Amino acid sequence: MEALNAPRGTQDILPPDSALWVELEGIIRRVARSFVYEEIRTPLFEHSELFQRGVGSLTDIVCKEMYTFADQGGRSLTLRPEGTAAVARAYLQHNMANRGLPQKLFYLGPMFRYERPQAGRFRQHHQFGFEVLGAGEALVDVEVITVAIAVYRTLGIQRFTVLLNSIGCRNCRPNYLAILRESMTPHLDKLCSDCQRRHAGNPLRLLDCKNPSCQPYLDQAPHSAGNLCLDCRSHFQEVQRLLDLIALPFQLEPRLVRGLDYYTRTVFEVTSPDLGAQNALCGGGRYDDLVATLGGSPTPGVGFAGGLERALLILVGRRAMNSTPQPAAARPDVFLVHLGPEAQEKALLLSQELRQAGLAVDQSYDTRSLSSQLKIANRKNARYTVIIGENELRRGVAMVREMALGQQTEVTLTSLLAHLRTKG
RNA sequence: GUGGCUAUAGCUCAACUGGCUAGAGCGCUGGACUGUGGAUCCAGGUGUUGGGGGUUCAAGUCCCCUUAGCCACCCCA
Repeated sequence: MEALNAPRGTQDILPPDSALWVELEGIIRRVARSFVYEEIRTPLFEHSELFQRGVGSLTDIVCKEMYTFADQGGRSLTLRPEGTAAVARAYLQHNMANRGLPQKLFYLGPMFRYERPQAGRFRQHHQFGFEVLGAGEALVDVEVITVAIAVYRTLGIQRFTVLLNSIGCRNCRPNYLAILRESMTPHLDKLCSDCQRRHAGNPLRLLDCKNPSCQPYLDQAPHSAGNLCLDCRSHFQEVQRLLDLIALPFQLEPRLVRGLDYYTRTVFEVTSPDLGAQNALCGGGRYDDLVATLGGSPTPGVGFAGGLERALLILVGRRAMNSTPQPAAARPDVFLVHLGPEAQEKALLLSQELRQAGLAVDQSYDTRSLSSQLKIANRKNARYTVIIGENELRRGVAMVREMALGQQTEVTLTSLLAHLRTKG
């Protein structure tokens, strides 16, 4: 029988690393609270159609990276590759607009994409995301970007760049796409095969091409931000003005288009030079047509999602450099050592009582020698070891050993809790 | 989906151009210490050398296939 490993592109998060994840998740929740976003949890799988309609059936994510399967009832389901479509779906399904607008929501959890694993890229990875539904103001775009930055600043990540662009709306984009397509038509035979395909189907993605031989032509391509309608232009200008107002540096990136079809107007990414080839810490933008695409009434939306693994990659790298210690493993306040069957029973009763009082209590489970039980207490880094032997039991006392000092005192069982408490 | 590099004990790594029973440190378990941890000493490894096939008198070492990891393309978080 061959041993089974975790599937390709997935990973086990073991202690003590799991403590780091809890810490990171805590920071995200704290930022959410400070900006007053509420948590939403949606299923890990959805009807495949949600992503086809929401994310776009021509996108790489949908057409070649989804984990899609038929369930026993013949439904086509897909492990969620991203979070925004499901949030929009839930917003619509539960008429969340009735709670008042805008709805400010955040989520945290695993996403699934069938991709070749690489530095900072996995088949199951974890994202946190913030979404605002029902508000179209530029102020909200700026708040969402600020939330992302707040998370990274709280984590102590200093080196990052905010990339910003606007890709227009349903009114002005068709016009821009026509201009873009036309500008590239003379060079079509010199562009790569991907670009030729994009030229026909999804010209916006032309700007995303990294093929060196295409760059000379794409560099001359007209910019979306230069071909916006009046409303989109003033929205984009307002976003930039407000970012300047709060002194948040950003870089205009005319070639930033993002790989999901639901975006309109503002798109942004935060990248880090400390990441490697997959350098996006988070990405997002406005999606004013998404809810309508899913069958709801027109509802503006804006949000972003960031990768937990990538944030962690920078965090652990930085901590290694500063030789910051790993978060301490779960540490018992009290470790109970017992000698003999009666002492074992007393230890069981005592552990209940001490835990009831809020102490972290661990104990030995077998009847090994005092020496080896103390070794366990030591390895677990217990603050106090409470030793109950038959002698102590007869006299109604226990030995309380303060491990760091190697000192122990005799305490009556009735005053044990009070004694441990005064020691803090 | 494409390419490059890699795979030896739980971890980090040895093993001359193919050659004896594949070793070391750390960790882990037990003991010395039958009621006192950390230090010290001693003992403890059936590792399918990732898996499969091939070449050879002989393969951890060479060849092929495969799986996985890392890195890059692509795309993104």
